[in-house]
Amino acid sequence: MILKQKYNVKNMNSNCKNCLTYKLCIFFKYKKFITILKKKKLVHKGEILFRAKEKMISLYTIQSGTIKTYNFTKQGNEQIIKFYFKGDLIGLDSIYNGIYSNFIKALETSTLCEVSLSKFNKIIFQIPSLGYKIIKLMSKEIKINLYFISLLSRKKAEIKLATFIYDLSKKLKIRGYSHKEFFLSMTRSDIGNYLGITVETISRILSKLKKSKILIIRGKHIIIDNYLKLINLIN
Amino acid sequence: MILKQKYNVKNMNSNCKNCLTYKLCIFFKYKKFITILKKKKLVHKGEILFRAKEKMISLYTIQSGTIKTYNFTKQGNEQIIKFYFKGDLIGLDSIYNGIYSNFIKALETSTLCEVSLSKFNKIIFQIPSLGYKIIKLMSKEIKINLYFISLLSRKKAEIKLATFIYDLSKKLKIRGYSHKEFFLSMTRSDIGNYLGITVETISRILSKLKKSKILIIRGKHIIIDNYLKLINLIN
DNA sequence: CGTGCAATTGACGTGGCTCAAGTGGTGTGG
DNA sequence: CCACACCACTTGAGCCACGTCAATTGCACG
Repeated sequence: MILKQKYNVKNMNSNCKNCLTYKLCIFFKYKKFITILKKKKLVHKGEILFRAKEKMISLYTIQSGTIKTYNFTKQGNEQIIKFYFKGDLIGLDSIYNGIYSNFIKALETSTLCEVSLSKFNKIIFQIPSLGYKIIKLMSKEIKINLYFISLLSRKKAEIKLATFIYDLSKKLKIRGYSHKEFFLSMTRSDIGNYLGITVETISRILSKLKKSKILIIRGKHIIIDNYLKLINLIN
Repeated sequence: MILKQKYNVKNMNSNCKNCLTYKLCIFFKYKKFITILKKKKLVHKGEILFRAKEKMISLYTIQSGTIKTYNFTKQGNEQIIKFYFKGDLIGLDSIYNGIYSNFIKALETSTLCEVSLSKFNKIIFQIPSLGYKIIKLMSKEIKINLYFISLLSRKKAEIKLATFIYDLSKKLKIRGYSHKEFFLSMTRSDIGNYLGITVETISRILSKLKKSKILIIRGKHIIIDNYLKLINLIN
């Protein structure tokens, strides 16, 4: 995501004090917990971290980069489940049975913090306030998912795509990036797959948003030129 | 849901031993917790329990009946978020901020168990194993929501509706009802709204499934006549 | 600088939406 | 208990947004 960053592997250690993402990290306040965080993991673009049905060893928080999860339909078509960005926790949907539900792949070079599931499961019993924090986090996750469900059942492709861009913009802002200018880390095909729209339609709608001066688009580089118009479109 | 039941208000008390739904109840094992369960609440068809943006006082588990949550789009159209059945916990998406995200309405006469949110928040700190159980429950909820998201972004209306019916059938089975024969507690309009399909299309697809002898339909009474064909259709 | 995938654009077909008319089922009041 | 009203549901006709197929262009990476 965003203006290409340099990934300095040497700086990667388990010392959360040096972590650029600590503000987004749910675990940061819990010193006891921090000790169970493993060294950061570097994954390259296109690398598959895990496959569906594999045993889940760890939860991961994203320190930088973008990750997607996906699965395959019975016809063998890829079906994207969700995109994850800096600060997001991957694996919440697998805690209950300890098995990855989906394939997990890096969309760009990314760094992750590893949280051993078995240790996580133990520490929940030792630090109730952390458990409560996780419950709140998951509650918010559920709300966001329900909101997304209601987006998908709205009909117009244009609204879905505009909302996707708007939501992405909000996410980036929270993460300290510009919300008006950013790089898409996923392909248009990925976006379409995620939203249930074909690539061609995605492309056509983007051209339309360009023509109507809502967006300035150059490949994966997006500038939201008219934020108000974008918001009005969604509503 | 299912063959019309008689609701005996006299039998409603907080003694979980008499509860017909105890097998589905996450709290049942926790005696300390059971003491904070309030008396059961009876809600009538069409009754609105809570409105979006209201302060959340309690979580609710459904002892019988069906509940829907919904909200309004900026154009003032109702947008259904989710249906809840016997055993489901309502309000998971609101724990994090204590505010109802959506409107909550009974689709038929239903009985609920009330779980005070403030007491819930306290007891989580006292019983870590309950906290963990909630985490697992929420994890599964997240997985189910993600699965539903991937359903909605698949394109064919027929597949969406068939999957809806199949999922409902599975749910009913888990809850001890027949999975081959049941009553829909929601209108076709509700189903369409939920799946992002118009009523007319829902109606047409149902007629088609009837003609192809997969379903036997008489109003809200559904019989799955050919389970295999239904499953094949979905895949 | 070439290879291969990503993205765009056009032409065309169709699934599902819209509009409209009619049927059925249920609850209410006379 | 019937008559009426009201809403849920069904079915048909026509249209349009979006999918499909195909041809090009653009862009990143070795």
